[in-house]
Amino acid sequence: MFQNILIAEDQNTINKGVERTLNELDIPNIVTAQYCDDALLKLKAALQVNQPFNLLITDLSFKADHRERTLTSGEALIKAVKTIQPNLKIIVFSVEHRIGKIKSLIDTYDINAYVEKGREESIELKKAIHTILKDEMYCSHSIEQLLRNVDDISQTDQYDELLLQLLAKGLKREQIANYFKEKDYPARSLSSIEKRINKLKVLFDAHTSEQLVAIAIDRGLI
Amino acid sequence: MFQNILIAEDQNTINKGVERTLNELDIPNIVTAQYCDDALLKLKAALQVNQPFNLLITDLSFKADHRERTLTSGEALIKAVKTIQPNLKIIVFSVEHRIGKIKSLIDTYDINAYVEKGREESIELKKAIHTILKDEMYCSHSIEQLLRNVDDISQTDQYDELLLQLLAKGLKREQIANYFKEKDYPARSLSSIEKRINKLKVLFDAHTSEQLVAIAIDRGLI
DNA sequence: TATTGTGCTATGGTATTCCGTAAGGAATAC
DNA sequence: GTATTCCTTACGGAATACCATAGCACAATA
Repeated sequence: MFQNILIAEDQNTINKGVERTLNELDIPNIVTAQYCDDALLKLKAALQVNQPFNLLITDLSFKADHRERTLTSGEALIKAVKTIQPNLKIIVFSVEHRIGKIKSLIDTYDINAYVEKGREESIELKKAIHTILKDEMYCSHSIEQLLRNVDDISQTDQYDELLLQLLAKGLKREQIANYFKEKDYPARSLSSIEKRINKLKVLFDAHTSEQLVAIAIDRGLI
Repeated sequence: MFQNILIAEDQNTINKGVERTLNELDIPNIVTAQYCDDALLKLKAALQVNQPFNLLITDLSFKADHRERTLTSGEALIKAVKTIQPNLKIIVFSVEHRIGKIKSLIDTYDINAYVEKGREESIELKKAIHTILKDEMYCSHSIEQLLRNVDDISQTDQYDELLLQLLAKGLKREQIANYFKEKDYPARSLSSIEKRINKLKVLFDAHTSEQLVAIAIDRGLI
């Protein structure tokens, strides 16, 4: 079983709750951090005294407050962690359900588990820990299903993604075409932009461009 | 001090955390419920055996899952509670920061405290309880400030919200008008729908309806 | 009663989006 | 070398959205 676990989570109450869950697993050393920057400091300090943490459980979103922050998100924290302690096991514990974001976390940072916050989260957290101990990847049931039919997402290339972002930012078709022309991107004519949007609507089964934007946001493409 | 407290909150870990916080206040009887329907049942049962709860701490949003639900939100629960135990003290404990929603909760249901989930939530929860004991209203500091200049917010009513939802669901202007006609809602003509959308675009500073939807999602209106 | 204001609706013109068609060019296949 | 396919672009008509204006009903006010 893991000996030293760090929890990075801004919500005070959740920290207490996760601690209690971990207590049930007889983890001797549980440390919490309410800011990503603090979490990184604690990881570094533990490394220096040669008592590194074995597991990081981190949220993705951390509220801003009066304090100045360098790392503002769980993703930034994970990225930083990978440079100082690449083999640290990581469980992401978040409400995030946009499958695109989750998939990119898994692909980019090779995280060891994704647990979606919800009714059965304590049980899932325990399952995740047991699964990681066997060097396997764990994913919440609800997320697992979504991950299976995520393939269609890769069909949207970076230009499509940019296009969706520009749509969400309030640019009209012609303005988008001009933007693409300025940047010298391919398929920059108004006609092509229209075709792209149409292709995306078919792909995402959207009736209107408003819905297209909504779906893109929901899937974490924006 | 309160003797019997009921916590309605779907997130398992938060339940444990709140329990721990309440333990620090030496509350003898703490009960939790992960569904609004269960919460109401427990309140009723406690009333019947003449050992009513003195305080309800409830979240606002409860995730849907396989289970059939009658009460689907904290607001619905509060409404139901008011009919069976009107003088029960209520603390709303939520991430909700849309000041319009919060103000309407305070105005409509006369809740006793609103604690915003965040870094200092445990401390605020304790403060809220102590304040309520003195028969005063408590509100998180961050919310208090917002409440002062709330006048401009209530401009988006429930119909505007529905309209935005329908837009995000892919309905065209005319379809939305027809929907409003079916439901016998006010301002149901195509012209009025257009005017509403335009008003919202001005209000949210959106250039296109695509951006309007994106902003609405971003602000949690959908 | 007359007046003003407000909310809803209808109408029409303009702009934009939507969608099908087709032409041209580049890469690939035959 | 020619045919085929794919991608890009242009164009035009239809549908929809956008926007300004005006009429109407109703309520509040003088």
